[in-house]
Amino acid sequence: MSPTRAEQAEKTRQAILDTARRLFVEHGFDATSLQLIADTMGVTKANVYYYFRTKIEILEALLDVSIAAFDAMLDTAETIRGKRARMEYLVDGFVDQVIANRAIAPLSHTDPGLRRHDRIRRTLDDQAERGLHLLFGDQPTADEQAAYFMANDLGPAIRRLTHLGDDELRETLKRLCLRLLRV
Amino acid sequence: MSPTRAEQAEKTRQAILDTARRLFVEHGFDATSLQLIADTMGVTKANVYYYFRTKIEILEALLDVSIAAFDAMLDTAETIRGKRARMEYLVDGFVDQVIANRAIAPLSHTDPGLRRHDRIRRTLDDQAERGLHLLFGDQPTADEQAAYFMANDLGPAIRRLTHLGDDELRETLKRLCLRLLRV
DNA sequence: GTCTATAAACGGATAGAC
DNA sequence: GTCTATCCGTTTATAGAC
Repeated sequence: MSPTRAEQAEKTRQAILDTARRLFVEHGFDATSLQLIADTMGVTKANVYYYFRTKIEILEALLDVSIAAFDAMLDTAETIRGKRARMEYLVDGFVDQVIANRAIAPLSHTDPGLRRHDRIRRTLDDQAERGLHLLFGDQPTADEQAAYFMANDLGPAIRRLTHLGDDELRETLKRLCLRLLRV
Repeated sequence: MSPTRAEQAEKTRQAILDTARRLFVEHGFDATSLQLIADTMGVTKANVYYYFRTKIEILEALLDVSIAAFDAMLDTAETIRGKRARMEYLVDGFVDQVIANRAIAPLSHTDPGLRRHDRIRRTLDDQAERGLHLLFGDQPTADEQAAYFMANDLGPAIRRLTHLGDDELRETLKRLCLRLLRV
């Protein structure tokens, strides 16, 4: 039987998100037009606009999941007292979340298109700042800052390791982060 | 006395490069229109086109310097036999070159706008590949690849350490790279 | 819910006057 | 060497029919 309108809506909405995510990662945010998204999934631009009022709204919907996951993780990390244990928890949680959102992970932070939108930029920056202080306290050294902000953006590594399965990638990234952060 | 035409030309050409570099770094390549470059430096778009036939040409002119420097460094590194000595030479040379081109460094690799242009993408990828093999041989492990490609894109660290002087930044980045690459 | 049609602005790029 | 004016394709976004 044919789907109800509500089912059809959910299906189309999800298709937009999936297509947009793939194209954002492949071409970058700025170079992905709504026309390209619509063409790729075989609908019209106007139909995309029925679900999202702007291009940014699509991006925000895509990022919301991983942003929420990261936030929850930071909340838990805050309750851990030992410095070493806290770092291990943060690295584990961070990398787990990256793997869980592997489809969108190659995009984050890196793309200049993201940083031009106040709400997104602020959210990402605030989260990063919070993680930095949880790891290294109120006055992190330059070395600590450098290490942290590199680890915070694993995109370059992920993009080059597409041939690895989730488990192998996870362990590789965890070792990478720990090596980087043990300053 | 007023400048000759040749002097004026050189001055304008340089102003275009300086302005474009600043804007590419700040807004990304895609989001920097020729109109914006022209407006920022107080000339018309047509005048910019008198010096560069396309937007890409401006970018290529900006990258040429650091690409050549990196290439020369790889040539020298190739003559070094000891594995450890070679890595130290590569890290030193790489970071020195990043500092020397600090104004453009926050842009590199990261920007999706760069990677859409075959010539630039191939050049950057070939160089990266060459450095990888010089460091880790023909069959680098996943850990080695991950570490290398992270170190190859120091943009995230540089963007956050603008308050450091050249010398302090250089030493911080060298420590960062060595920690990362000693897999 | 999806479409056609179109508006309004902006993009890269060129012609021709001064 | 720099400008004005313009072309043409593409972009985001909306109105209205089905």
